[in-house]
Amino acid sequence: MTEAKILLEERGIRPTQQRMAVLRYLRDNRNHPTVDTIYSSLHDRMPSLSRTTLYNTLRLLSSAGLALSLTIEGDEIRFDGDTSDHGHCKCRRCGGVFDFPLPETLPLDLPDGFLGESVHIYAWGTCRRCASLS
Amino acid sequence: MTEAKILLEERGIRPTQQRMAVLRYLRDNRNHPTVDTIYSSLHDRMPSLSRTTLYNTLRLLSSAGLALSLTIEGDEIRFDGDTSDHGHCKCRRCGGVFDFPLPETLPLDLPDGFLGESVHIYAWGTCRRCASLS
DNA sequence: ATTTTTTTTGTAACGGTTACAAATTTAGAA
DNA sequence: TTCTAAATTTGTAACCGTTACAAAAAAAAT
Ligand SMILES: [Mn+2]
Ligand SMILES: [Mn+2]
Ligand SMILES: [Zn+2]
Ligand SMILES: [Zn+2]
Repeated sequence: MTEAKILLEERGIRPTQQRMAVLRYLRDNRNHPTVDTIYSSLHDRMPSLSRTTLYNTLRLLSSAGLALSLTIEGDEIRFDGDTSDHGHCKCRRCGGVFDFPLPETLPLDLPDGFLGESVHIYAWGTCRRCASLS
Repeated sequence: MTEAKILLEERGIRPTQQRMAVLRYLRDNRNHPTVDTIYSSLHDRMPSLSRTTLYNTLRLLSSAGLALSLTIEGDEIRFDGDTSDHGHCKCRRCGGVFDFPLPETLPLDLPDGFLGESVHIYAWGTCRRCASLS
């Protein structure tokens, strides 16, 4: 019994081949892939996979709390199989997205009366590799 | 001499009627409008304004540092005439976007060697008005 | 006035996402 | 197993926000 299958069944989601493949991909690849990256990677092993199913599955996983959809920039959505609390930074040169830990308590001065539920933190800059290639 | 005109000229951008109107709108309305919100608002006073000009102008203002483009969620880009350092929170119920101040120094533990340049912080939750209407 | 450059405009194209109905798969009953 | 109903997947077409493009208009230079 695979981990992906268990996670899906725990949430009452039928563990179809497509859903297991997408979830397994997200949990094995922490590269914050786009839809097309996932599609290209899975297409080898699952040639019949359609983009519609991929979109539907990613939305399903997101709403089930099994994945995050990150909108760092408006023109691309990236997905993350790591749903724990963490920040993201994107390299302006190579486009890579990386994780970084957040402090236990982030002192945010939200507007008076605003009930905060979640926070996303995105940083931009230059990653180590690109900085060393300057 | 209007404020918008001065700001544009200071940056070597020709202060056309369209550019001044868009910049004035952004500086007078701190409601983080979408493209269509701006378009609808300006269309009364400037019926000939085209969407293409609006898109071009918003990109011009953003790259000139006179406006911010916020991608809080993937399906809509919002603009902000306040380019100072501040965070944003969005109400899940009414969709409103609000400002909040950021601490002087935010202790972010970026990946080793990553050179951070800017940070965007987005919070989700329920605004005061919507919470009081529960 | 004439020419040149810049900007704006309207239309068409583009690309990512979604809607939809048919085909397939799956689960359960007989 | 075989049949039936429900759920899922698939491929195509539509949708919609954005961008490309060329003509028109406006502004600046000569
Ligand atoms: Mn991540
Ligand atoms: Mn703001
Ligand atoms: Zn890089
Ligand atoms: Zn609200």
